[in-house]
Amino acid sequence: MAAPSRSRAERRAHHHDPSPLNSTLDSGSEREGWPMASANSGTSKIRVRFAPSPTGTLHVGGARTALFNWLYARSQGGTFVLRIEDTDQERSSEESHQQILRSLRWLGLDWDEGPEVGGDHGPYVQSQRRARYDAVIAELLDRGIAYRDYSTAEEDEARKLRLTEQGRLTASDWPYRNLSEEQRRRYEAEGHAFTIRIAMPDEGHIRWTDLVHGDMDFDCATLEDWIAVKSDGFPTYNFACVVDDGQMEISHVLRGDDHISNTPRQIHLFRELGLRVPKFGHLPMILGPDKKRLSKRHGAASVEEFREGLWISEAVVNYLALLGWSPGNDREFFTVEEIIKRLSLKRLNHTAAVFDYEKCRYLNGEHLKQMPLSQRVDRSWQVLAEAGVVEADSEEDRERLGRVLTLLGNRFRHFDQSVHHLSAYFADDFPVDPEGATVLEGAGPRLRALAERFAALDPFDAASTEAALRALAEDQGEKAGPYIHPCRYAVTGSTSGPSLFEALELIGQERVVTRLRATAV
RNA sequence: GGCCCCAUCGUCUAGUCAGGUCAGGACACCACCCUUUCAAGGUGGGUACACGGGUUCGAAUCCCGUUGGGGCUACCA
Repeated sequence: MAAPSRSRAERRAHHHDPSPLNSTLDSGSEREGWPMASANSGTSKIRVRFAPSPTGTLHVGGARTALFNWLYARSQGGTFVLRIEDTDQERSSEESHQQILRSLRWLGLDWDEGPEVGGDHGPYVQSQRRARYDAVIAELLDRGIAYRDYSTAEEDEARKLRLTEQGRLTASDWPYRNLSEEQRRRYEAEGHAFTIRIAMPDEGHIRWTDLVHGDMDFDCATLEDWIAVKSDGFPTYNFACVVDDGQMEISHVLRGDDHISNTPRQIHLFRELGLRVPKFGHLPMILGPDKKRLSKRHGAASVEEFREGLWISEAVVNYLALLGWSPGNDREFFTVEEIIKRLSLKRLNHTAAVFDYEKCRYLNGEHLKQMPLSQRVDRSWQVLAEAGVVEADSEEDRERLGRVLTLLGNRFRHFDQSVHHLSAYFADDFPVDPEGATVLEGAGPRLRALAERFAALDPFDAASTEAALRALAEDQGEKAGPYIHPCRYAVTGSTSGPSLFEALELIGQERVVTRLRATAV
């Protein structure tokens, strides 16, 4: 009989109760947020890990998981471990491995132990830890906790069918659990392929207090025997993960919601292995606009795309943090240091969240505003150079770029706007908005006259150009508008932008006059 | 099918644990002001407690149920 499941609120109310399963890790200081190592009798250190599988790019969801583990380690003076889970020989690739490291570094998430930095618990790539898994599985086999399963594909199929039809499996569905030595030898002799399964208890419950969800309770009768070693000899995720978390002395496992149902299986193994069971915290998923789990088809779903898309990594980190955690007040702009300082376990969200590019972009603009001008100049100059808009760097150009950026102000919110917003100030080949051409209708004579007045100016600056333009309009008995708008379009290629006269000064007399004459033809 | 997670504006959320501003902020949107354009800024606006019961003087908040969304149920992780 299943124990009555407690309501959500009731579980939350018991959020601080020590769980009998992992009482060694209870700190008693969660009321303040993240458990403090110092309150933990001084013996257990905070060790967290991020364990991606190198089967693709670092996904936004993975990045968020990595971020929270990193933030937790940094806020507690703990250790952040990076472990590569490449037990899927088919899908894992070295390229993906490298790309994940690059993405993490770009986000600023440095690891204390892991690939390329080493550590006392290595190696940190699972394919290099085979000997450890083999040793552990040998022991489990020996103790009868694990067993060789010689099921054929047909038997697996049939069992799957029974599971769907009956809702659950019973001991009789695991015919290889208690094979006699003689039978085992026969299968062996006949060279049957086998997997190794972990036998789960037929009854009882596995419970833990989740750092995010509160008390969790799984009825063992609903837990099938699971595969720990595939027929190719490689461990499965659930198995390698437990062995490694144990050997690497991981104290807290913060991962996605999708791992909740793996947790009871893993806890069972931790206990059978006599390992300290880490604390678990399951973060909600990140969704696309259609409320489905975020993926490539939703557009920029990988960190690489943000890096290549010239986003400010701190803004992405800021946004990702807000997607899994709330400061509890109205603040939304945070530097990484501020998040480390404020992050609280109690304020982790438990609801899946839709990734909103608009808001992320807004935050990018906010972070860009905070960036020192010299840095903004560096980055946008680099973008312009890579786009071939500018070539040789000069003090004068950099100084001018700084003035342009300042003039642009809030109009410039993202470095991907560099070519669009800055080209007209530095090159004669700049983007022109074809739809804006209507402002040119009948403006030829005005532009021609304007060009002549501007050509005669000395000095040529915001004040003199404005005076000249307004004088010309008045001479012709016209308003300034019909001069201003065509002029802006002719000189910058756009009908929008900063104050025209400031822009004219920065673009320079020669270019302005040339462009006016060329357009007036 | 079984097990599990989740549920406040379009989106992210505060408020839920200790019932009592008929719900606050942000992004997005609309209007107005400002204005040489576009932004920015200022002002104002609309939009939410999934549904049904119950407990209570009082429910977004507690309880039960329903519905909806998601996850796992892989020799993926």
